[in-house]
Amino acid sequence: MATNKNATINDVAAAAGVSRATVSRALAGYGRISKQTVDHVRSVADGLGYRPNALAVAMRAGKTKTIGLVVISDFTNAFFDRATKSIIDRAKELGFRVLIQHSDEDVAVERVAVETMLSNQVDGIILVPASTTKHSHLTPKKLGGKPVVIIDRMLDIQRFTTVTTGDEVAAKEAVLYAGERGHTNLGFLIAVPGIRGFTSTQPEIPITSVQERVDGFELGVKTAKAKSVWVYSEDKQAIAESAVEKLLDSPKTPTIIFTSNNDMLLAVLKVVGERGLTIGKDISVVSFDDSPWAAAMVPGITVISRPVEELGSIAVTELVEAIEGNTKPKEIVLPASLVIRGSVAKLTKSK
Amino acid sequence: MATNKNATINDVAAAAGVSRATVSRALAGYGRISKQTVDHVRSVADGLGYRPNALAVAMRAGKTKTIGLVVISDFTNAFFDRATKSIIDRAKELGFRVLIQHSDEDVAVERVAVETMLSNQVDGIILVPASTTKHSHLTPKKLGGKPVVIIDRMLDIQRFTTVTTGDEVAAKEAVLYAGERGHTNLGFLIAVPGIRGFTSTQPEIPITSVQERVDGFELGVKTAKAKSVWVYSEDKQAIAESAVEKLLDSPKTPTIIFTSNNDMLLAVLKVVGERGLTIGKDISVVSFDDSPWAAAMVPGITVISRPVEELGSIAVTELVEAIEGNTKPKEIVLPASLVIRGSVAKLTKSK
DNA sequence: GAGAATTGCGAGACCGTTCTCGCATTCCGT
DNA sequence: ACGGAATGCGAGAACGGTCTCGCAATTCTC
Repeated sequence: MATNKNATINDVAAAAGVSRATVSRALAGYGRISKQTVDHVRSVADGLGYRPNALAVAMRAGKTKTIGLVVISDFTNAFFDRATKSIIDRAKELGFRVLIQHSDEDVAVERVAVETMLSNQVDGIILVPASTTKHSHLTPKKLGGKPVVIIDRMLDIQRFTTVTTGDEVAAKEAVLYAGERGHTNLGFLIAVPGIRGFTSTQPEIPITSVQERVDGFELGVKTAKAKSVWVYSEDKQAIAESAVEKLLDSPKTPTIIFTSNNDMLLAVLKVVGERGLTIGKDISVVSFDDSPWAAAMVPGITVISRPVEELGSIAVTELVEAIEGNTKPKEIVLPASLVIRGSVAKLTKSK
Repeated sequence: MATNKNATINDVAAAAGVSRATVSRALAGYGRISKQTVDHVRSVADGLGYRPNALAVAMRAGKTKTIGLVVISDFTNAFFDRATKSIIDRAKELGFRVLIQHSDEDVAVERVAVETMLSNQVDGIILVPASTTKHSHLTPKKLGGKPVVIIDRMLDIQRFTTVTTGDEVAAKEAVLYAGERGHTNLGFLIAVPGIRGFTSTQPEIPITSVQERVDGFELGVKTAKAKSVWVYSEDKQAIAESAVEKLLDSPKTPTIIFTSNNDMLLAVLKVVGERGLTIGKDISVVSFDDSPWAAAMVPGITVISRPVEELGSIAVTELVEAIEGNTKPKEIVLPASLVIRGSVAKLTKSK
């Protein structure tokens, strides 16, 4: 059983009794060529099951019709799985393939991921940067002029088009909503990449999107003149759970907990459930990022929903535009919105 | 601002004052070459930021170090996101990249996805087939001798290595466990791709893994001598919810509902919650496939957990083995296991 | 019916690598 | 000091396409 190779253009040319150039013309439909030849070559090619070698085409053309996606974290994250899917789908619509790598929130990994993509000659890169400040691997020279679109967060330079969501406004809105429902003791559980354990003093936040959420929450607290307790946690289930314990055991127990992402929400769900508290009654919760689970639970979790699919789709569109013509960097901010379900109790009197 | 291209081997050769062959030798470290030349070329290459064009390398070598992954459905599915991640990670370990396409459970889409991968010269393909019987695009000829590993389900031919999980055994085990806890009226909610709406008479099931689950459930019912109600549903949230309603409203109301996947579980959660029933008390539930959410809820959902990461990892390992040496097809079956949490009530007397 | 215009197709360069082959040059032994 | 072996490196082919150029044959024009 020999490993039969696929037919090449030479095989087709030989079988059809014409030159390679003629096969190319016939199949691509350009240049001067007679209709009969086209038909003949087409049928021969079909017979041989000929498909052009995309590598050879790409090499000749100097473009691969492939975009690289470097994403932190994995698909188990409710945000990135949706973003990834929308990016792949939109890319497909525009005739592009997608090469995916994870950086695991590590700049060093991100760096080699980007280099791998470049050596694979991707036409452009969509990147969720692991760090706001460390981007020495993203100089125009290293990128060989290939365009990059940054999503979800921002860098401290404005060389690239960025697509983010307006988390600050939405975070504030969520806090105000809680205020309207009578909550005055607010708890916040913020996941901060890079830290170990958890702390109640605000650590350095390496990611603009998280910073925005914190800012928005703080703004809301100030506007509503509420009291607040904060815990900043490592992004690990067990640690987040301890962080929730701490939040619940703090002197002025919050009646509501805001979380900065779904993983934190999970920790809240677990601890709160184990303590026999009922969401939306004994304790309230609002989380960033929607998910099918948050919607299916009863009561449904009130979330700050970001237009993730739109974000991914726009990122691809912008990137392809940059690939095909020269465009200048823009900053696109998509609105996030509060999806009200049943996880925020209406408090009648003061507690 | 000119679009500066990346340095090629010719640039390095020119800058170093040697031939391309020497650069290649110096960088790859083979053949006869003096140590000084190696050092010199290396430093010149570094200075220019030279990275070999992976396309050219692949073309020359006849292999791309890339594997194609064709997966049905999207990442929002709790199984496929985990599988995808483990596949990417294992591939990276073995020095392979991954190209991803979705088939959306559609054979026609799967066909073009496979063709795209082949024209991109992937070294092998991991495939979740949309259909058990329709695989005319997977003949050795069309594949050009490239190896394929089938995961999650099986085909009706044994030409490929398959990696699946022992769902039948685990499904039966789950039913027996429910029997031990006193459940005698069992409800089953099975997602069947390709059907419209829902039905209580068993439709044709196009996927072996789902068939296995049904078989296992049935075996359990028979062994436990329990009564059972079945609903087969389209894989859509709204429809699944109606299916759950029907299940709950059937004459002999089940005390427990088994679902064939996470999406169905979501529908159960929603409807049951809206009716004010408490999981693990008023109604019990067991679902296929574990997820962080199922674990974090209180009570935790008892699930039939499949070793998804292992499955993905093994699939890659097998594929790479097939790529590098010739191996013959095997059938690998990984055990699924019941993870007992709190969603199955212990019934004391008969109801 | 002769020159011009048009048509159809093949030859060959090129994209960026790797790798075989062969040619100088140096090294060694006697 | 001379022949053979070893060493270092360059020339050039090959991978599978695309595309420009030019040549021959056909058609057009008056």
